[in-house]
Amino acid sequence: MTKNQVTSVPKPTLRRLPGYLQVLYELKKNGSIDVSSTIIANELNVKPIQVRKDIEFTGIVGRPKTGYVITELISAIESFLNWDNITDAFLVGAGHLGSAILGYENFTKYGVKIIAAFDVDSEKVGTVIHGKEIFPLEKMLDLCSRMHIHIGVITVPAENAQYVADLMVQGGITAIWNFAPVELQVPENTIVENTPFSQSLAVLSHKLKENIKRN
Amino acid sequence: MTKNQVTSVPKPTLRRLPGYLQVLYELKKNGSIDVSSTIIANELNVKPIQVRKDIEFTGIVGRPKTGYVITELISAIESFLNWDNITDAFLVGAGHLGSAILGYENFTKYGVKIIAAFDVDSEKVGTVIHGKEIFPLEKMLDLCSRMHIHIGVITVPAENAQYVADLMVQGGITAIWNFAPVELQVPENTIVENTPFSQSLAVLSHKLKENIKRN
DNA sequence: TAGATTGTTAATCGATTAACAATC
DNA sequence: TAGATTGTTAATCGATTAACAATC
Repeated sequence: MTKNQVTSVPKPTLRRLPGYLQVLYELKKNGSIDVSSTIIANELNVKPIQVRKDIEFTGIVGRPKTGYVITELISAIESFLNWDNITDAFLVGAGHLGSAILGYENFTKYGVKIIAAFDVDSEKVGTVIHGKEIFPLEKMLDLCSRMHIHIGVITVPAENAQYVADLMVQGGITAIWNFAPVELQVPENTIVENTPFSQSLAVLSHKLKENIKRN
Repeated sequence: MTKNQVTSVPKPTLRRLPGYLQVLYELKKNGSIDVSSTIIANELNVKPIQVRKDIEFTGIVGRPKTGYVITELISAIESFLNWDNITDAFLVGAGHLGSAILGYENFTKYGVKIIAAFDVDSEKVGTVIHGKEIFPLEKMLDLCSRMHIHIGVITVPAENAQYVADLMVQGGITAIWNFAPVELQVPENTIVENTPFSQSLAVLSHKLKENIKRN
């Protein structure tokens, strides 16, 4: 029981890793072979020691004097984030935001591919948005289990988000990317990652106020 | 010098406040007058003491036994977040994501209104997306200063983000909401709030992998 | 009054940063 | 070898949580 709870990665570390990747791709493109924590840190306005600590979690060890091998580090981070194999996902809610997300091909870089979308609006059902057909919501549950989908994206209005989440959980989805400004109630082993714009705008708007006051 | 650096709000607190608001609106709609920290906490799966600590920052004091007055708390949070007056914003990059954001009327709830968009693509310039005209990027700098715009939204590809940020800073913008997966270099007093989807997907994807391993 | 809930003060926890010996 | 950079161990910092007296 004591060593059961493996010390897991801090969330801040996970959030920083994509930034490191971005820098590493750039360096590789420019022909570099090795990289030091200082170089990465300067690029991203963080401290070198933090970069080293973060890298430690990926299992990569560097070498004194030369630092880390770029290609090695790239593979390690990609595999650590599970970005080296792509997981299929369903999206529910084909409104403005949902449509945009459907059209954002870049998610495959981040290990996720949205392969179908669902909506309750009969006007939208049957149409094709950015090459993806919109299905009626009733079909999701069945398709989820049949296709072994693990990731669900919620872009419906706040009032419907919990209902959709319940459906997803029923369908076997274990990771939900939620854009609705609601705290979803899900079983313990289900992962919910919230990206409500309200949170970002809260920070931005409050700080702007403080800034303006100061002048 | 000692008391100069006023202890500012923790970022996590700012991020939680919109959630409290959501709950408060709901309670008010249902006719409640007062609310205790426990009620809010249960709704959002957090601890009551955390809610009380967060509320303290808004300046509202509650009353033993009855708790907080809902309407009072709502106004206090809204004004604390500066959501009670709407700040105009410019958006640069009218691609998929940019278009979606232009169509998302809800931002006014969060104190921000995007009033114009810019793009380098001459195909897009002159078109109207969700009721907003797209202007050539060259015009932004001038319009920024003339209209006293303070908030800029960046939805251009990674490689152009820094260039756009520089332009915005030049134009007098002091708060940037950045969707590009790049660390922007800006003057010290400029606020940057990053919302790269890569960060969210890093957390989601890694945890999903861990979850699957566990079974 | 009795009981619920706040707000204060102190303890804990987790993440960041510092210092430095090990080493290529 | 000399110097740069890692990785380890310890110190600091900030945020969360606990305990409880004050109070409506």
